[in-house]
Amino acid sequence: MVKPYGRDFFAQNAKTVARDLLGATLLHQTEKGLVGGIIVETEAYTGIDDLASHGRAGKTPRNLPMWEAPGHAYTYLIYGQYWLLNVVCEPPDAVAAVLIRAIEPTQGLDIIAQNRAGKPRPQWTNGPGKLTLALGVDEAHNRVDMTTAISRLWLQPGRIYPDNAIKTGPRIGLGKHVPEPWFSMRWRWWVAGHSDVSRA
DNA sequence: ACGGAGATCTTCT
DNA sequence: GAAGATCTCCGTT
Repeated sequence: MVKPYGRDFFAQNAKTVARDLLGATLLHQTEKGLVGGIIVETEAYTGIDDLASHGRAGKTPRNLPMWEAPGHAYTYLIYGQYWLLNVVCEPPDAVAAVLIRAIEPTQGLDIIAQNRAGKPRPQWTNGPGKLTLALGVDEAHNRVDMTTAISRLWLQPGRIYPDNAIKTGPRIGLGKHVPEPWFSMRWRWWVAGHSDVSRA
């Protein structure tokens, strides 16, 4: 059943969206079939004041999707080889987004296994670059509206995780030169003890 | 299980 | 010209 989150859900504060996306279902209608899973790890990047965010220095050709309406996707290539998937949050021009870092595969397991050929199941989607490989998400999805299934890539309610099942910590992979307090802000959320999170 | 290095190339300074 | 919101492989423990 298709019931995407609407614009108002993503218009909330990025930290709220990051928390509430834990348990949400990420789905992609591919040519081979429907693939997706439950989100178990996210990170918030919050506005032009966040010196760890791509939006920090204003508009550039790459980060332009961050100025789209909430609910749009922002995908970009990192280290020359991996696509990462973000969702734009907060009211227009807030320049905030949530990075989807890990999911628990639930739909189209055969297709996912094919996309992750040779890898053991625990390593199918336990990282931001791995899950895009598993689901076939890439530059084609940059700037698409994730509030409608017409885009073939969308988010919808799935499971509910109570607060006592959630943990927070500093974001991963930030360069050492990212200044405080942003380097240490606990803007990463994950499901405690879940085997598909990238790091405990 | 853990740690280090290479891959690979776009983006912004 | 350097760094990057990462992953995989290969070494050692």
